[in-house]
Amino acid sequence: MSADERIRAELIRAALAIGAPDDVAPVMERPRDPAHGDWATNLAMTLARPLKQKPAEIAKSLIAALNLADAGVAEATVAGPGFINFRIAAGSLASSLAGILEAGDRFGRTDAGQGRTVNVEFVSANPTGPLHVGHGRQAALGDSISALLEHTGWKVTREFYYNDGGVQIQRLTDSVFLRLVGRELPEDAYHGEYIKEIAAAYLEEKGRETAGPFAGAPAQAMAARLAERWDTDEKLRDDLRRFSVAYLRHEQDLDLKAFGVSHDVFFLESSLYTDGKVESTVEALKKAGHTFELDDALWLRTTDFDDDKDRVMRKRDGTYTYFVPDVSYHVDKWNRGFMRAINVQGSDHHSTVTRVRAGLQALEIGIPKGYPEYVLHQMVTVMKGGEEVKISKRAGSYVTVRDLIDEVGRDAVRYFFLMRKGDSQLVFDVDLARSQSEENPVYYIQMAHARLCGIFRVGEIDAAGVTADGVHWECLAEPEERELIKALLDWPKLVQGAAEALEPHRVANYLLETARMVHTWYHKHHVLNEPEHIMRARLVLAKAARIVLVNGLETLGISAPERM
RNA sequence: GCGCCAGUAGCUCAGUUGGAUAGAGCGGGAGCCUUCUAAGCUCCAGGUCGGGGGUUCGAUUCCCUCCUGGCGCGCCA
Repeated sequence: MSADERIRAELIRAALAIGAPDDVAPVMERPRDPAHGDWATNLAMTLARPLKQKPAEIAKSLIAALNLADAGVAEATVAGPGFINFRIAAGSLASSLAGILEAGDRFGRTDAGQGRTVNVEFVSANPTGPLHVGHGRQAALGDSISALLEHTGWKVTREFYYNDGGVQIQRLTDSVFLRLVGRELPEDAYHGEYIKEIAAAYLEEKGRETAGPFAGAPAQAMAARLAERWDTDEKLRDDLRRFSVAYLRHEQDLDLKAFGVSHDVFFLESSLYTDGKVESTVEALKKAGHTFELDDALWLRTTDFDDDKDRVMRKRDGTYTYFVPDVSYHVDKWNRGFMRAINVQGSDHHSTVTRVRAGLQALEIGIPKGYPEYVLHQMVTVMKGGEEVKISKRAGSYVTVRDLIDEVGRDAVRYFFLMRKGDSQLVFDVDLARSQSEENPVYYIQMAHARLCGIFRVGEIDAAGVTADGVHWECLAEPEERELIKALLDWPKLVQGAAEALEPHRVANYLLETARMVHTWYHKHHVLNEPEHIMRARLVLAKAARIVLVNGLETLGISAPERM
């Protein structure tokens, strides 16, 4: 049991002894100011009303009733409006480090999720171009949220959904065709350089073919043949469409690979149609009685489920609106056994939330009301040289993930996307991310880790041999050591909180603060060339700090280099 | 007009689900290298927490209202 849990148990016992209600639930918290001790509780203030006494008096009675020594408390004092502050004995505090060493790379992991399944869908870009900064933020968020859930005992499936149908694919195919034959592109076509790359790659592949419409044609003539047949040859159009989509999917795979992100499942929207799942979802919705026909269209009465107006499912032209396959897709997730589904998307998609949930509710098949969950993030602005960057050479109209990774490196891109809460707008400062100095938070954290490794390296000490056995814990009594130890011990709760809230930025901030404590401690106190018992104790602290930094960086998908 | 999100130091942002004197980085000012990485450390300055009400022992946090910004509001995806 950790120190705060022991104190809490003691508090409950003492509170009952002085006549508190049976459901007394003291809240333990870390005082912001270290001068206020290591732990504090507001118990006396919450008891003021039921006991009809002043908080300060209750606090005094509580302290008198507490068995402090049993809980490892050196001192308990009343402060402020009625807080009780506890100071943990130095040895007692430091001895908790043994637990960190013992757990090692499992420190901070819990089984709160009990192995239940959760599907995390992220990126889900249309295969119509390279991944842009928004996808980058999604990739970083989705992958980190997945890692956090895994750390807290969930069985995670990372999923990518391809919208591989619809008008955007048509537009892509047309754009490639127009580039191929050298015609003018209309305003609403895709204008990026990558369209030319696809066109060139297509010609190259066709040039190697010994059969088909292009067989034997010299390079010059191929475009002409294509142009001739384009309007009449559906197979040819289909061929170019397939090629273009495959090309871009491959490009996106490379983008994700460069970012160190991998998905377990790639789900194609088109499969929902070919497998008849869209049709069966529509039938099920009709059967459940929440649909109606109006103006030659089929509607879903989403207003039965908190929407502000009803939505069209099947248009006059007989095709479905986009949210129908979306509902069908989430039914599929549910049927695949995912009790939770989390979708990471840009906030410009937030209007779909109500609709998809309404569709799932309308089926009345026991899907929970909040299914799926959404993590929506705001826009990303890329700044360079003090100015907003809007144009990429490759993509034309936006900045790509690859541009950023090439420029500042994978770790920095990951950190910068994760350092801010998702629902605040993000300014990506390329110059800062690039700088390999103290200003750059990701280098700052990695440097803290590298320095800890340096101690073992220089001292020629095998870290694996450093254990908690026989360590003089009372040696770790310097203020910088106490603060660092407390921060390290907070890690499991932090992971748990970040995972529950689906907020990786908490980890990013925590690591920055912890790294700062490591640097401060490192600067002020030496490990090597100190008396044996001090060195041993500090080696344990260094090892514990290293474990926490490594585990933390892992949940962000950032490397922890041993030297820099 | 309606909905969602945001508004905290000059700038970029945290704020542990309602706690004590609101924090950090950058920027500004002053210092620190014979010792495990100066890719670092220490100190100083800087605030009507967008405005106004309310809820209570206590509000940056919860509720109401107004102001400002972003994103949505299609038989587009």
